Amino acid sequence: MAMEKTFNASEAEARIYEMWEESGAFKAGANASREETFCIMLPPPNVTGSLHVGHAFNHTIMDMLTRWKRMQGYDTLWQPGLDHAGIATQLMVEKDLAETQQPKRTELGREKFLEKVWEWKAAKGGTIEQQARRLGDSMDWSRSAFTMSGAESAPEGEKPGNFHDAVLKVFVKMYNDGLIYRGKRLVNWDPHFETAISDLEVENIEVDGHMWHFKYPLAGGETYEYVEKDEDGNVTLRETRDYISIATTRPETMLGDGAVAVHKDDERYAPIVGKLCEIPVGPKDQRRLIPIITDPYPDMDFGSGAVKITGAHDFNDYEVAKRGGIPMYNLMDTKGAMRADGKPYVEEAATAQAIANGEQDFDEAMIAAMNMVPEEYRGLDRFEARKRVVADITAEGNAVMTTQMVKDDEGEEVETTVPYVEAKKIMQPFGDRSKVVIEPMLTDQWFVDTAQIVGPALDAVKEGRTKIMPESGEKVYYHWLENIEPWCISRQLWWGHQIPVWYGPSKSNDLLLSDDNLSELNFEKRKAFCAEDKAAAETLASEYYGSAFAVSAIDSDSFVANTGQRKEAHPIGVAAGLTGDKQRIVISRDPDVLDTWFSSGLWPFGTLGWPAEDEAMKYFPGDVLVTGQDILFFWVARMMMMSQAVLEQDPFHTVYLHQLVRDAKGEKMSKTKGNVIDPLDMIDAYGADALRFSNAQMAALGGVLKISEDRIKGYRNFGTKLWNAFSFAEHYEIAYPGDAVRPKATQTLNKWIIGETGKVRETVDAAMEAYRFNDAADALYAFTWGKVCDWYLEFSKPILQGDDAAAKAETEQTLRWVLDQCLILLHPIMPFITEELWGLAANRAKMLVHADWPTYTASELVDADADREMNWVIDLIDNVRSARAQVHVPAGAKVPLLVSGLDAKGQSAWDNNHVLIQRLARIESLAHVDDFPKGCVTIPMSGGTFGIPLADLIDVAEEIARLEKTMQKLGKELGGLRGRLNNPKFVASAPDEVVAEAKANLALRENEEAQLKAAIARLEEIG
RNA sequence: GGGUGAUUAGCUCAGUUGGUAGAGCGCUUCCUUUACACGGAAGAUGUCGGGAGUUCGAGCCUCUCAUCACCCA
Repeated sequence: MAMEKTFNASEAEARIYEMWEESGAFKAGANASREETFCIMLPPPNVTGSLHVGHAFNHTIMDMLTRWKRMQGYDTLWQPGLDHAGIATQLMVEKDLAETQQPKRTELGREKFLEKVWEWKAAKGGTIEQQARRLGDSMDWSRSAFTMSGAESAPEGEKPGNFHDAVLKVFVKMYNDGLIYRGKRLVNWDPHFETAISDLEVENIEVDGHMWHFKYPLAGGETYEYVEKDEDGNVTLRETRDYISIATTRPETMLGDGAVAVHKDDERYAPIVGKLCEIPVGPKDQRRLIPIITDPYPDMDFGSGAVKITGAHDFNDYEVAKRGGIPMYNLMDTKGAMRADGKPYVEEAATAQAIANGEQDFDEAMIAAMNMVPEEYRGLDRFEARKRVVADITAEGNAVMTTQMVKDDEGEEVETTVPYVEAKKIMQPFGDRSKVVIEPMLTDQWFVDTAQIVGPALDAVKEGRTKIMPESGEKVYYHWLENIEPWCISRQLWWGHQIPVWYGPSKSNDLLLSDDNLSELNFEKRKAFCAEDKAAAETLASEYYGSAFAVSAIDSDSFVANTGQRKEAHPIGVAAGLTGDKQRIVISRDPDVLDTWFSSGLWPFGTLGWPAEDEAMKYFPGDVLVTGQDILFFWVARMMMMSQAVLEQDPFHTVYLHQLVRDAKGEKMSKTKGNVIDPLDMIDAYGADALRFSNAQMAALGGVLKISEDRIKGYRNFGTKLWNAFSFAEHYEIAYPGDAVRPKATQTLNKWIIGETGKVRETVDAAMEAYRFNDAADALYAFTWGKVCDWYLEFSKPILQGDDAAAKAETEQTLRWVLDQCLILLHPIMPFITEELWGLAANRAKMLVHADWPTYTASELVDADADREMNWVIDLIDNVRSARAQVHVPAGAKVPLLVSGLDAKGQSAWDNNHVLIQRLARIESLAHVDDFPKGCVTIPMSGGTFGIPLADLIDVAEEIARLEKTMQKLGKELGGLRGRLNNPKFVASAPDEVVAEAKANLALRENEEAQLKAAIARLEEIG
């Protein structure tokens, strides 16, 4: 059957992929011939995800590595899987419910909603795994993992798995080891999803904002001399003030102020430090007074230098408030509206005043319960409240005023006073999923005490156990880990791993309870029981309360309350006994789920069956992690911390980081810009191999990744070139004896290409080992196209068409072998077309995907004489062609060639290869002459000078110009060489081989120069 | 404001311990020659962002300035 004209990618790729998958070619351990394992964990895409160029890029890298190692006989696993992606998935399903007019999440309730999520996952999740197959990914699909597998909510029929076990086991272990705790801290709160989110899920975006300036009047109408000075100490302003001026971008938070802070060195405010001032908002009769304190935080040169401290709604203020013991009043509910719960404002304000005056003790819980929002603002959205607060303060005359020129009714410019409001760019935090403004909120959350587990993860990199590539990633890694914050791991969502903690009442002493000392139970203060399941939690609780009571653990569904406070776990309590006559203590489960990244942090071993004993654990620790540098902190650092915390091992020895994939102009791809390149479109148009080759080629370490359709197209052409090399073989009816064997070559030509193959194999392996995939791709491109196709195939033609049967047989065998090597070496990058071409031969021992990767070396295969000779031949052909073109010899015309002073080596090179030279340079004959005739094109070569007599054809002036141009180039080079060699310091200080090389080079160039000079002289005689 | 990286041919980018610059695409000219026009042959284009320093020698090392990008505040 004759080969098609080109490779039909769309037809062949599907067929070949199916062949691989059905034969189990990608299964863990397939083709293994040695003990060593090689394992890559796929960064699990979101279950909601679809394949984009970033995936296409890093999948190419991972697949190249995996296929390469598999061909080398390693026990290989590329582990696939999906991430349940808490927020993203919950959002997607909620949207879906809305679009299909189904009840909302909150109407469904937790259990029903989770059923919907699983249904959605079964129907629509994981399309990315199908798309990945189109790229040719050689993952072991039979092992595909899911970060929620084995969860209580998973329905029947869901693929089995035990990732949930791993998550719970790790949580309980870390809890018991004191690495996880619950506490009230300021966290990033997403008012849309009504959940805490991590620092990393917040995007800070610069937006247009305003800076308002307000007067906080001093208590009791007190006054002070306010003095401003310039840099030289000259007084620029002096006035008597009865207020302190405060600048803020968030006036609505004034209601929760606990203090005003100034810098201790700020002389302007020194007279009033320690006094009280009034928050100028809220009912006039209950204005709260707050202290003026000093703190290092305020910047004297920014705004007025005085800062209001709202500990519950700003991260900087939070630190100040903690330092100063300032109460932090939470003003907002979970939706970001002003709180509407609690006691009337009059009462709350009175309590707050007592606290500010130091007349009343307070604790965290008490402050949390207080609602400092006056009735007129309660229930308002935070942005509406802002407008109202600004309007109210301004109306009352407490806005700082400034002058401005405006046009009056007659169009005259007049000066008028207006409130001082600066229009200003401010950095505002947005939720990366919800796109709403994030509110710092003081809530109870679970945290991993990262400071305790960060050490081994830092050491892994510092001590070189884990290498980050490119190296610049290491600095970034250190910087982040050395300044790591506690990791908030609880999320107020439903889709995720529910926190395995149950709460019950605490006891006021250590004694076990008996049924008559129930009063020892404190329902206000909760006792947490952390266990892997309900039964274990009950056991823990029984041990705590004593055998006089039965304990029953329940799930708690939504935790109502619009208090602005984190929803409380309830109910807890004592119920009439159902079993015998014992009373029951009810403990209920924490409703929150874990941050998605908590479970993905366990990916390196959770996918391998852990905590069960599983043979697959032999693949842990894995080898290389390939991922975008944007998730270095999100995920990579956490895997490293968690692997150490749980298994005391590093999860991998190398981290390969790459940048975001951009469009050809280097811009981020976005739907709004319309510059999104869909990798599947590229595959449809040019085939997966072309896309993969393009990916490999742009994979320079640390490089910017710009994907360009032209480039992909170019590599499609490369595939066609390779294809045509095989149709060349078919055309010459070269037999294909199954796996080609390397011949013991006698022909210079064959020796040469075999040596070149040895060189490229070494280059490719070295590049792959160094993760320099672009070098591997470039080397293979240059070899296949530039050496094999451009020269070897052309050179082989005369032999293949000739009469020397032995030479012909040897060349055929060499050609087959060389082409096979191209297929093997290119296979990790271009798996489809190479497998297809491999299949042209019957009687293959194995599919190409399992073919043996070669180990021959350049030193084994390179024949120095053959190498020199063929390069001389190529050089001569190049020179003749170039000369011909420049003096306009018709391309088809055959010309005679003259040579003068040819040495023995040159003669032998000519004799061995004249057929090739004559064919490729279109030479009719060679004649030895002592002197070139007039009107002759000169070609200087090492070992002799060649000439083409063109008496009538030649344009003397043009030929002189050509030679002089060559002379110029040569002159530049000679100048450099002579300059260096004449410099005694160079000869003295440069390494010997560099000097020797320069000398040899100089001799060569001088020889050329002499030939050229002679040629020009001859021409000038005619001219 | 802090950090990281970039600045090399018209475009997109390589350039591994410092030894005198490369690829692909594009462009110009020629060629439909029995593997391939998704091809072949030939060719042009670079004070390697500016400046200074170290060195016999700098695209590469050091300092500085400029512009851009990304990450973190």
